[in-house]
This record gives sequence, C-alpha cells and structure tokens, in this order.
Amino acid sequence: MTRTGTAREKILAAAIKLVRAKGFTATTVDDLCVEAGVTKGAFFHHFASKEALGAAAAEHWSKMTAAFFAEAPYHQVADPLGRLFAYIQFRRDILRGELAEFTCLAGTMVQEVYAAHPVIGAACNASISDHAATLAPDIAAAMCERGLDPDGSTTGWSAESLALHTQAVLQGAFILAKAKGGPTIAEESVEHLSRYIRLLFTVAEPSRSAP
Amino acid sequence: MTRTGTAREKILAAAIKLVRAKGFTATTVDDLCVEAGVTKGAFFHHFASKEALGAAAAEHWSKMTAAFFAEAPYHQVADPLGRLFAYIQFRRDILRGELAEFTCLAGTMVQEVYAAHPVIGAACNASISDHAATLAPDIAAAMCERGLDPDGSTTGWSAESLALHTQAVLQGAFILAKAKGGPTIAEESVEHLSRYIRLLFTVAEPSRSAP
DNA sequence: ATTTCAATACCAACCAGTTGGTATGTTTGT
DNA sequence: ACAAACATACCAACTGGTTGGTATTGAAAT
Repeated sequence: MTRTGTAREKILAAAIKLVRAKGFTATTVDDLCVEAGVTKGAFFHHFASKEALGAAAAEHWSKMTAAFFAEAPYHQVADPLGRLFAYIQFRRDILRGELAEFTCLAGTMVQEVYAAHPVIGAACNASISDHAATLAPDIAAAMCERGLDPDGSTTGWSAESLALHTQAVLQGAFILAKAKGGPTIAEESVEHLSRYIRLLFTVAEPSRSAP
Repeated sequence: MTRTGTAREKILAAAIKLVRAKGFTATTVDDLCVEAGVTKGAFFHHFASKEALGAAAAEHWSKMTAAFFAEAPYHQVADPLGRLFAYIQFRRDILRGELAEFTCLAGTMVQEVYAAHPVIGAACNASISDHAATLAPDIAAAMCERGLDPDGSTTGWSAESLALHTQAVLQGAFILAKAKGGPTIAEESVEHLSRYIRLLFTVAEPSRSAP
C-alpha cells in the first residue's frame, strides 16, 4: 500500500484537533481539508461521507489513546489498587495546558451526534467503554484481595461499574473545565474520585488505616 | 406588554427541545422556527442572532431548572445531609424516559460552543454553577455539624468543591447515558456519588454507622 | 528491462441545497 | 397615531458531496 495513508492520517489528525475545539457539526469538511492540507477530492476518496470520517476519527482516537495509556508509567505499579490510584493521578496530571488538548474526543462528539449519527455514537461508546475495560481487571483484583465479589454481590457495586464511574467523573470534569474556562475544578473532581476509591477500599479492610 | 412573549417563549422552548436532541450547531434557525410555529422574521425580532438565542436559552434553562428544583420534594427533609442525599436520589429518579428529556441543556451546549461562542458558554457556566451553589449551604451545614471546616482546611475538600463534583458526576453520567444509549450506567454512577458522600460523612462521624 | 495494465491516490472545478441573516412589509394593542 | 409584534420574500455565503480527470504505484506480460 505504498505511502498511502498520508492524506488519510492527516485528515484524521485534523479531525481530532478541530472536533475537540469546535465540535463535530461546526467542523466543516473544508475546515478539515485546509487543516490537513489536502483537497476535498482527497477527503471523499478516503471517507465516504463526513459521518464516516467522524466514525473513523473516533476509532483512530480509540487506538491512539489505547497506545498512549498502555505506555503510561502507572502500569509499573505492582499492586492493582495502587495502579488504579496511579492511573487516576496520571489522568489528573494530564489536566494541563489548553482545554482542547486534554479533552476527550469521544465524549465531546457523542453528545452532539448520538441521535443524528448512531454510527459515530457507537464508535465513541466503544472508545470510552474499551478504555474503562482496561481498568476493570485491576479493580476486580483489588476487590478480590479484600474478599469482595467483583460482580457486586457483597458491595452493591461491580468492578465494571466503578470503572465506568471513573470515566463519568472524568467526562464530567471536562465539561466543568470547559464551562469554567480552566482545569482547576476538573482537578478537584478527580481528587474527589480518588478519595472515593480510597474510602471504598479503606472501609472494606479496616485493619489497614489510610496512610 | 399584551400577550407578548408568546413567540419568544415558544422559540425558547423549541431551542431547549431541539438543542438537547441535536446540539446547538446542528439545530438551524429554520428548525427552531418550524418547531416553535413562528416565522424567521419573528425569530430575528426577538433574538439578534442565533448566538443570542443560545445564550437566552441557557438563561431560560437556568430559571426553569431553578424553579423545578426549588419545588422538588427533597427540600422537605429537615437534616442538611439528609436533604443532600434526597437531592441525589431525586436526580437519580429523574433518569428515566428519553435521553433528551433528562439531559442537561447547559452541559450539552457548553461542550460545543465554549470556544466559538463564549457568550453562550458563560450562560451555561452560570446555569451549572448556580445550581451547584444551591447545594453548597447544605453541604457546609453538614460539615459544620461534624466539626469539619466547610472551606476544606480540615478535610482537603470544600463544600463548594463537593457541590461542583456532584454536578460533574451528573454531567459525566449524561455522557455515558448517551454513549450507551440508556440511563442504566448513569444511575449506577449517581449511586457511586451517593456512596461517596455517605462514606465521606460516615468516616467523619464514626459514632453513627451507616443506616 | 521494458511495456502494459489496472488500481489506487489525489486534484480543481463545480453543483444543488441549506445556512444565518436582512429588507420590507402588515397586523395588533394602546 | 405610534410602536411593538409578527410575516413574506429574499440573498450572499457556505454546506456536503460529485464530477471528470491526472499522477503514481506495483505487478504481470513481454
């Protein structure tokens, strides 16, 4: 496939940049072509429609973030629960710089398109759910270590639901950051999340008090 | 001013309905006029621009929700902390029916327009922040009852930050609901929030264990 | 090694429909 | 009479998408 993918990837990169800043609908095909430095012909050669580009961008985003988090330092923590806290701390550390840089493409897009473009919505859901799924095993392991059922029969909450809650807090934090014009409140919200999980596992094992 | 406001309010109602379902950018002025049953002339008589309509819609939303929550039954609970839990339970009970019915206009809009339309963004921020501000006094009172400083000097978190975190969880829950196509996960996330606050205040007053 | 061939990648110009917005009315209440 | 509330008709700019075409490729045929 030669050097193919050049234009395609430039368009995808442009989509991630522009959609995060302006939203999907407000980002026009021409905007994307200018940002990517390609012509409209090239755009519609690689993507059947703007909707298809949206779905492809969500998938690309999913792969990019998966690789980004797979290489993140929090994986070096041996203890599952410690790794979870390191993950949250890592997410908090990212909340710096411009809003459009730490914000989630999938969360931004799905709000706009969930009704009008179910295809894009599904891709966004996959991105968020797949990322949450990378946290569930550590949560489940931490629960098991403390004699809790990961399916929630002893606690009322499952490892999966806590993993998704983690993402809900982050997505909500992004909204507040956009509303307030800065990441400060987002950081505080992530700190609340960290405190919640600490309490959750501190109560579960009262023999070891909080450090 | 006679029966004035008829068209204006019909347009605002249309905006709240359509923007929640389709987003701000994807909702056209013509869409709004058709939904409201008015002509374009009437639209631009009442609103200087689509942007002005967006800001007015956010303000209208803020007033509507303020009135809605002011009359909600959770205010009948005497205890401040109990009232907070009743509020969260109330928010959870609302998560029924169609997505566009329980979703927050301000949170939906601010994601799209925070960069391109700061005027609308500011109105959305006011809506969210003002609503959070109605919770802070109860949280502060509950903290004081337990000897905690509402500014966070004893706990590391302030009443205001917890109030905003509450909204972050709700906003994030809405995103997950849209992504997953149903409110189930949103409910679970709100339950996590409730559990967090219970733990927060249970630990603070260990003499009274959870009910 | 060169030619052939089909596929892929890409481009400039164009199109029909839609966009937010306006100019110019007409109606209605006081 | 007068102003506010609304309606009709219209527009320039832009929208996503298409057209017909060229440039570049890799593999097969010669």
